[in-house]
Amino acid sequence: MNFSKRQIEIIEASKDLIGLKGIQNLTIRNLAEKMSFTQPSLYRHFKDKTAILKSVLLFYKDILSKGLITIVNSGQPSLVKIESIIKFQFNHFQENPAVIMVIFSETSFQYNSILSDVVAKIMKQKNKMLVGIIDEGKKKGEIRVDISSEQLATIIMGSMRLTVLKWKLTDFNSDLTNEGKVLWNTIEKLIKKQ
Amino acid sequence: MNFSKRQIEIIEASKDLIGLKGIQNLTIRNLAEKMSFTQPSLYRHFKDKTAILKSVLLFYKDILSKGLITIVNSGQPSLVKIESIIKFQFNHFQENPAVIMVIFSETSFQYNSILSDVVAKIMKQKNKMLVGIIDEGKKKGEIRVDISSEQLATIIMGSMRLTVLKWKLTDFNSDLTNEGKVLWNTIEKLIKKQ
DNA sequence: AAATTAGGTTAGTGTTTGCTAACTTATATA
DNA sequence: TATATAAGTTAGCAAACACTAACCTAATTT
Repeated sequence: MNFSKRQIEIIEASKDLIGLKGIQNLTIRNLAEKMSFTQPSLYRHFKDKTAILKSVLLFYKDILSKGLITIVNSGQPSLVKIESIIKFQFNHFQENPAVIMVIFSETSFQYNSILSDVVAKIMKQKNKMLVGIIDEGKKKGEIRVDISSEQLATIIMGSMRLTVLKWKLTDFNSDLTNEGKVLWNTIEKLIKKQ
Repeated sequence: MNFSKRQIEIIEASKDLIGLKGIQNLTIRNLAEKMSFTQPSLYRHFKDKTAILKSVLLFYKDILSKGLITIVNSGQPSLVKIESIIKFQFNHFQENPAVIMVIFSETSFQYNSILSDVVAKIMKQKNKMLVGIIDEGKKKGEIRVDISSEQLATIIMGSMRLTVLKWKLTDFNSDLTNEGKVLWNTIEKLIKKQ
């Protein structure tokens, strides 16, 4: 997870290629072209193509994780934490649409066990974090207790993902930040203790 | 949308290939091999590879649509309709896991405008149907009216999709039918009018 | 000063990709 | 009965794929 400057350049170029035309646009040829050097040079920095893709996933997972951990440790009420998570993620996507192509690529990695393992890990980690926040919120009396935390996490993550997917399917034309606000209004009404 | 027997065989073989190793496993070579004839034969039945993929999408969309339309026109209470939709879809996926690989492939079609159009259409159609049911449920006093139907549809579809995705990421090992029951319990609590 | 290393290059490998031309043959139609 | 037509075949195309060997050169280390 310690990348050289060159490796980070390659990771960012990879992200841009994926963001432009999806995962199948990430080829050694395209990548070398984008980096303005020849294909064999890439193999000075990464073992093979799978290593590049894995690094792309881990790199952007790490950026998101850092933001999320800050929120988790913020000491705010649980409902505020969840609101912050939605806003933080949607802002991040709005500013950097290519990243969501990487995120959604997870559904296409079944053929490569190295990558699908990474993806499954990322999702589990996020889920665990969210369940933790919800549990906390239940204890503090902020969140309804008649539905399991796992199910509430599924509702929240699922609706977030679908909102982002819809935004992607409209070619990123709608205002995702605003969609996030609307979604938060909905989620708050659904999960807060009356 | 009128497919010959041979075309349907090819569509089903395509589904199996995608179900086995994802969309990138659908190659002309693999398909011809699976069909036990030579590659050029495929071009007697479909113009090109895109036409095959498009047909796969439309074919399974059609099967799902027919089931859903029956539910929509059933005259049952709206909440029962939504419950039936979840059960019907999850049952269908449980019995035919390969189909969900096709469904989730939608996120990988950005590079091909023909296919991404098909996918966007399918999603819009499902969304419209669900919003219709929710509107109806509101009028009949079954469903809470303090949240827009669009938002409720996002919650329902999003959590369904994520539940299926999680099932896929555990290599189809959990009991999706049961997950569907649990999810319905959650959704009912969340959306029904008190 | 000599040797190693990092990071480029050119040239090329074998494989896979989607697809086509040209030929054959059995069946259905005129 | 003659003739289309549908649906298969063999052979092969150009392009793209990931990747490697061998070489060069500038900077760093010994």
